This record gives sequence, C-alpha cells and structure tokens, in this order.
Amino acid sequence: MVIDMRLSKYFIPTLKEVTADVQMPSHKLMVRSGMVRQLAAGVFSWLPMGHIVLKKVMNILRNEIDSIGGQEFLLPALNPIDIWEETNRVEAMGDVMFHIKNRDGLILAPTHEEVITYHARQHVKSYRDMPMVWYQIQTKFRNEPRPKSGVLRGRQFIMKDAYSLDSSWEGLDENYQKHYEAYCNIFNTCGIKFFVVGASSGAMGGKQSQEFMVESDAGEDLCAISDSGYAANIEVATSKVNPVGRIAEDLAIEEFATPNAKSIDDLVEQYHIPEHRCAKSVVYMVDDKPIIILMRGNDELNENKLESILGTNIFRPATSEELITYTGANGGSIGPVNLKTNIRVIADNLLKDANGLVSGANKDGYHYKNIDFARDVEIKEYYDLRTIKEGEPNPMDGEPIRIVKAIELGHIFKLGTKYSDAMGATFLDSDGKEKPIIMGSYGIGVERVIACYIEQNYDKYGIKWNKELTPFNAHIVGLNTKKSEEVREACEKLYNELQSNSLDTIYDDRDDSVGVKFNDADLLGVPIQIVVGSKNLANGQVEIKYRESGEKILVGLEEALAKVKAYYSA
RNA sequence: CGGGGCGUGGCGCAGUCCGGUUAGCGCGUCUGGUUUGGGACCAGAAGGCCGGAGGUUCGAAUCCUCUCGCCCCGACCA
Repeated sequence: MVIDMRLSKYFIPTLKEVTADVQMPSHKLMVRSGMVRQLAAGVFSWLPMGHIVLKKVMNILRNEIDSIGGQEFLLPALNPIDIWEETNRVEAMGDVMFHIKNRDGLILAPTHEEVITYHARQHVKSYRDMPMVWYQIQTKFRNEPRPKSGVLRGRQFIMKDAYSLDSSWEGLDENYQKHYEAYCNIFNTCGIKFFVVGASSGAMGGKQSQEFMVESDAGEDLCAISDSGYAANIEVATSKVNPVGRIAEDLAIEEFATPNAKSIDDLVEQYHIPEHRCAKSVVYMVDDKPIIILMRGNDELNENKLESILGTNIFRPATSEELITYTGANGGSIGPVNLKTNIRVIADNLLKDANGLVSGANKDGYHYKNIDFARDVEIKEYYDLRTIKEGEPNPMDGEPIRIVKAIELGHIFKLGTKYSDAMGATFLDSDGKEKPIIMGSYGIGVERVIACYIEQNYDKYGIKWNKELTPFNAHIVGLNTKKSEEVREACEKLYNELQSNSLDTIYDDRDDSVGVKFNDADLLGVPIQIVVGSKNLANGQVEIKYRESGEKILVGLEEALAKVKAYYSA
C-alpha cells in the first residue's frame, strides 16, 4: 500500500517557534519539524514523521541484533510484582518503579531482567539449550524524579533490551563481545559519533559493564577520556597520581591546638600544611554502623566506588550527633587516631604508608601532626576511593585526562548469576551438576539515538538526515502548484515515478508561498530536495538540492529519478 | 524531595507590581481578492470560564488561601 504523502494531506505540523523553555537543539527541532509532541512531563507522542524515523532506528537495531543470533520477543510492560520481589528489586528501584493503584500486585516494568529470567527458569534446563540471546524493542516506564531535555529523559521510553543466557563464563564473554561489536555497528550505521567507557554496574549488579556515550553539554554523565584511548565513566575512572609517600623526618606524633580550623583549606592557610599531607576524614553510616573514610587533602570521595566496596547502595553521611557519638568530635576535628569507639576505618590508596600527616584528634579544636600511617594507625583496608580530576595522568599511559559531559546511549553488562541465583534459574551442565544460568544484559535507548543524531546533524535551518535515518528519500518542492498546471503535472509525474521505484517521497503540493515551502523542506531535512518551478521547467529542468552540502544542480526532469537512485546506492 | 519560574484563543507572548472600558499583539485558521524561486499583501471573519476551587471587594486575569500542571537549578538515577 503506497501512502499518500502529499503534504496537503499528510500530517506534519511544522512550527516556526517553540516555547522558550525548550533548550536543546534536537528537542526544538523534533518539535518544530512535527516529529513529536509532549503530552505530559516526560511523556511524548510520536507523530507520523517521527514515527517513521523511530521505525528506521528499530530496524537497524533489529538487523544487528538478529545478526548476532538474537531472537525477538515482546514482553509485557505490566508485571506481577512477585518476580520483582524475588530479586529484591522492588526495594532497590524504590520510587522509580510505577505501582498500579487499583490492582494489587502489578507494576509497570522499568526493565526486563526478571521477566527474562522467569521464562529462562521455565524452559532453559540444559546446557544444550544455550547460548541464547533474547531481545525486544519495547516501552519502559520509570518514574523519573525529573524528566528533562525532551525525549532524552522520559518517564516512558522505548528501549531495545537484550539478554544473553550462557552455561559458561566464556560464553558470556563471547556474547558480551558480540554485543559490543553490534553496538558499534549500530551507532556507526546511524551516523552517530560516540565513544565507549568503562562503567559502573550500579543497581543492575554484575561484574563488568561499558557505556556507549555521545559527548554533549546536555549529557548527565561525566566521562574521563584521553586522546590516547583511555575512557571511563567518572564513576569508575582511575588515575595515576603519586601517593603521598614518606618524608625523611621521623617525628613523634603530636597534638596541637587548631581552634579556627574547620576545613582542610583552613589547615592549609593557617598552619601552612601542604594540602596533600592533610588526611581528611569522612564518616558514613552503613546499615546503622559507622565507617570512617580517610582521603587525601581535598580529594573528593567517589560514592560509586564506595558502593562497590561496601556492596550496597544503602548508606549516608553521618549526622553531627552520630559524629560525636562515634568519634568524640564534630566535623573538622575527626581523624584516625584516638577514636572514641572502635569503628571500621578505610583509606584511600594514596595514603598508604604515608607519614608526616595531619588529621583531626577527635577532640574539637585539636589536630595531630606527624601521623605515620605505618606506625600510628592500624588501617587494614586501602582502596581507590577518590573522584579523579581533570588533567591527571590516565592509568594506561599517563596522558592527561579530559573530563567531558556525555549522554548515555547504550549500556552493556555482564550480569553473571545475580538474577538466576535470586530466581532459581538453573540448568544441568554436562557434568551433571545443577548451575545458575550466566546472564548478560544489553540496552539501547531508542529515542536517544534519534535525539543524539539530530544533536550532531543540524544547522540553523533544520535537521540534516542521512540515508539511513531519513524518514523520506526525496522531498519534492512544487512552486506555485496552484497556478501552474505544468508544474503540477511535472511534480505528479516525478512523485509517482519515485514512489513506484520504492523511493519514499514527500511532495509539497500545498498552496503556500515558496518561502514557506523552502523553509519547511530545510527544516524537515530530507537529504534530497527536488525543486520544480515553472522557470526551470520551461527548459525541461528541475533543481536538485542536497541538504547536507547545500549543493544545487539543475537536471532534466527525466534525470531526477536517476539522481535520487544514485544518491541512495552510493 | 529542596530552591526558582511559568500557566492568558490552535502556537508563541504582553497585560498581573498599582483591581475599574469591549482582555491585547504576532503567527496560524476561515472568506474574498491580488501575489509567487527563500517564512507575501489587502479587506473581512471566527475563535477566550485568563489552569482549577474557594475567598476579599460594588467590581478580580490582576489581591489572599488552597490545589493541579509544566519548565529550570540542585538532589537522585538502572
């Protein structure tokens, strides 16, 4: 069925202006070009042209995931809460999960590990049943506290989510690698400039994960990258900073009065202590138990690193009452020596074996100096706990790190057995033993692909689609179609010719002034515009304009089809 | 959840401090006419419970209270 894509009939409501609070270029253009309309905060309707682009992206996703052996499912958004309780994720998701009010026991699924594991548990019972890659392209619901940037962060969004089932860890590695490559192919095909970073698994659990990122000021993630190839999400990024180390003098530990020093900056300023020889103490409560974290000078604690060390995300900074109860002092005078109670102390790697350090005396208004971590304190646990900073040498080759903002387009995880353990999804291995299925999960935000593409491909006039994503192959701009029968006929001829050659063509047959038509054509951004006007037509010619380059050429009416064909077969 | 801002014809906005004609402007829409290679022009017209509820007042888009919605910053985030 060929759809009538004459603009006089086809619903593409373009706009000259959008409300002032639309900030991102891609958001603005998606609204102006009639691709989407907002229905509620974080909830969008996709209009016909936007929907076509969505389907194009989905097809690219489908082709790639099919080619690595994916089998497409369509899983329900309504889920029984029971399976989520099995994995303890009702609590872990918290407010992010939508709960159905008038039907107990149903939730709206924010992701689908549980459903997949449920079906795997039913039917995948032998190592012979694996490997499997199951996937779907479907709508997710997340009660985001703050939806933003148009379609980039919504409460309802479409995700391509894939899950691998393996009987061995080697199998998982293989499936993970296949997805890595498929994801690169997908974003390359879409024409999106991206980079990959090592990432934190967060509440998803698992042992390894990587994110596919697009650099953008609108991004919500910070990434540490260097030109030589190091790339990591700031949540997990490390750097090669020299440890604090030892000084020659071997002085005895000594208390001294610091009545006006409440911060590291004060110590540095008032007592001329080098910043890196101050050991900062931060107290957190984990499961109602205090823990002291020692950091170098004004280094910042990285809570994501802390989370993976503690193995839980349920912790918080201690209150001032708790500080006094457990350490004996208020914030600003806390340290590892002379603690009031026996509590767990962990320290950043940079402080290991250091001496000549200054830290709080756990007595308001006093600090110790000449602290030797090898002599005066007994700290068994040293970890990488700091948030790295711009310019530090990367851990691979020492090239300086740049920190950039980025949008997360895709994320691949080695889940391991977290879900299969929790839900009892086991199989019989060749050795006759029952084992948990080894899983991976792999997601791409479909709307984000489109927004990021536009973010990288527009000018002041509108969108610039490439061959892969463009909603239409050609855009016929008929000038003065109302008055000129010749123009009308030429347009119709072209339109039918292109359509019957399977080239999706939109035809602007509206009775509008030329300016409106040219501007809408540039706004919609179809790669090839064919301008049909009576002046050129008098010479049997039409004008072809390439949206990307702006190049315009005159060709004979009967050559236009060939030009369009040539463009798409190149 | 904390801080800030905004809800006025389909769209974008002014008016709100300091209450008082018939609530304006641009775009769009409709009718007629003139135009036509980069968002045309003339003439006419339709279209509003000023987000909602309550209150103050002779009188409320405007002041007060409550409420709903949306945006931005922060917190949070798979």
